[in-house]
Amino acid sequence: MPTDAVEDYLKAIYRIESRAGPPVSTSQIAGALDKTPATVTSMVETLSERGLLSREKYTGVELTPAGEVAALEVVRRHRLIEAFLAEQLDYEATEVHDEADALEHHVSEEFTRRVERVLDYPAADPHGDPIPPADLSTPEDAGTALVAALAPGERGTVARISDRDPDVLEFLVDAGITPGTTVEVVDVASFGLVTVRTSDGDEHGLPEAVADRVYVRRAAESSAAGDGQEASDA
Amino acid sequence: MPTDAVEDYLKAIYRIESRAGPPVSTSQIAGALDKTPATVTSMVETLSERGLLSREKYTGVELTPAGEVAALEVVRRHRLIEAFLAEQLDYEATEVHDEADALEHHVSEEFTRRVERVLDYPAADPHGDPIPPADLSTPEDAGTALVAALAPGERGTVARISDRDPDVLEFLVDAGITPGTTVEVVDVASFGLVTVRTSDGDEHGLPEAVADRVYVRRAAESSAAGDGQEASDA
DNA sequence: TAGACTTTTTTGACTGGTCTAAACTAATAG
DNA sequence: CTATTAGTTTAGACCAGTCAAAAAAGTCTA
Repeated sequence: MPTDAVEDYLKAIYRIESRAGPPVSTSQIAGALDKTPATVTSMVETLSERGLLSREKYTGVELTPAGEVAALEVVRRHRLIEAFLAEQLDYEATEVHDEADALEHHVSEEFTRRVERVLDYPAADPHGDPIPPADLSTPEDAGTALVAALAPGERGTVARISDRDPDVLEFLVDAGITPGTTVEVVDVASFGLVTVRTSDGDEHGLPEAVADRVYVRRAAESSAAGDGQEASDA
Repeated sequence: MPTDAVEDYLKAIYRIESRAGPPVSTSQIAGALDKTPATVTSMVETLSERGLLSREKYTGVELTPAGEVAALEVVRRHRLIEAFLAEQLDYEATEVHDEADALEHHVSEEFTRRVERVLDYPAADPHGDPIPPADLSTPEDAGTALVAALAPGERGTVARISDRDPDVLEFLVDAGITPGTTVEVVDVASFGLVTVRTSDGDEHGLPEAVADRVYVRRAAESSAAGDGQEASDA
């Protein structure tokens, strides 16, 4: 059985991978978990010995298939618990996260399934993130984080907005970025600002915090960039 | 903040104290927690250094007031979670215990209060054990375990039956032992059998597992035993 | 009251997770 | 192409919690 710490690492790596893709660096993990880099190094080493991560020294790690399964189990529990807290105990969407972080390591499979059933198999948690079903299949229509999916010049279709914050939602609606619309990434600045062009030709600057919430599916064939060097993300 | 292990020890000691009274021996704790006696010795030492237990070597430990407060917090969470699982997630009374054992260490005060509110301030968990309110006051009408409260020859009034098992309940009803009736302890055999006399004069043998479920309040003055050497239990 | 037996404590060791400080790599700017 | 710097790993230490084996204390019985 994985310990709490192991589950935390796996979940953090999963989250970073799905936002920025592998490899995931020591310092990214350290930042996400508020641990020292030295601690992370020793943990990722034991995790890769256990076959949960593949690791290249000084470069970073990537979840193996086994690691991804384990991570998805945690993510599933986490999001179901969040949904449960919001629905059944009237938590605000902003309050559920910490509680779910503590509980996710200690609920049984039985509990998870009962919650899922009582909630009638919810598709997403209160933040809009999809809840993996019991078989841990990743619904392909969930899309990929904007900057991870699209290199500058590429176009994609907005799959969902992973947020419930009215301000964020309004900002994106005003920019014409809603599920189903087409966006092209024009530029990703070093300081996080993502410039996108919407179908009507307008360009909008998205702060990192907002861009991170936009999930897209890549358009079948891009106009500019010739095929061949697609990002290698599983 | 107490760790999971600390809370487990405190809860176990509380439970043993309330069934058999202090002092609580190393081996009793070891048995309840499925740990070796050596482990228990070292843990009760650190717990008494922290002021949660008072300890006398080779004799046993007793919860200090601070220890009792900490134990009651855990018991409160445990029982509320049990009630919650049974009510909201349709768990059977027999299934709730293990899940609650895992969760009790990781729910916030906020969670506890919300659950309590949704359940409309339940008085008892699915086993019939009273749920301490937020101020941790022990309702005095909860009574004390039969053998702890009454020495042979003493009489008391049944306060409650801490069980929901139909067989146990039926057995006790047949014996005329229900809340409000008066019982006198005739004898406590070494192998656990407790012989009690009910108000109609009949004697009944209660196996340990059943007797443990009967909680009583001691009658104001016993008939036979002269006053003076009352058990010293807080 | 002197074993014999039971229970408790001591001792020493180990695991998992963490940290600080020091050493090392890799990337980058001259 | 080297020197600086940012990031990573190693080395060594520590804490909480646990155990097995051995020593000590307490208890019971003949």
